[in-house]
Amino acid sequence: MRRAWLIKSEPDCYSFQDLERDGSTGWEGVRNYQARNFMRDEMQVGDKVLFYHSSTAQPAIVGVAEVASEPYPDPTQFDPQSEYYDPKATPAEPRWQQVDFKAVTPLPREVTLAELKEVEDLADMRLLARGNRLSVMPVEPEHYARVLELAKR
DNA sequence: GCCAACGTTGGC
DNA sequence: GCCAACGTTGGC
Repeated sequence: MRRAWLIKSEPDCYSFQDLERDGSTGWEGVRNYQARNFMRDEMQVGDKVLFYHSSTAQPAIVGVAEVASEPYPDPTQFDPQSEYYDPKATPAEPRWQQVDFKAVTPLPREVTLAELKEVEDLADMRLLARGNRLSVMPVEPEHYARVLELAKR
């Protein structure tokens, strides 16, 4: 299996339930170069994506999504009314790229951050790395499989 | 609300 | 190109 991904979202802002309701959505507003590069350079349509709820009482992986588009310029960078407006970006030279994600399935059971930290097989999962703040990151295939396994119980 | 960790900015 | 200051993320 190909490399998978993990994306973070604050459920108050945009939850996995919101993604299920919408079917798919453009992942706009990413303003970190590393995260952008993953979307722009490495994601492929069909890649599986773990959907993580952050900044909540029980941070947890809650669902599976999928990359649903090629990368394209994030429209909010050109919009002066948007909180994500970037005055240095122009349509001729866009700075920020995004992809669409579509909902695949909620996990049978949420897997909390606390629980992930207890699993030896996941010790070097990027999500758990010290001080990690990336909102878009790769997930090793074996880690992806292990998370789905945990979600069954 | 606190604060550690990290990314970005800008002066030099 | 260095690095201090600042802003942001995100768990707790």
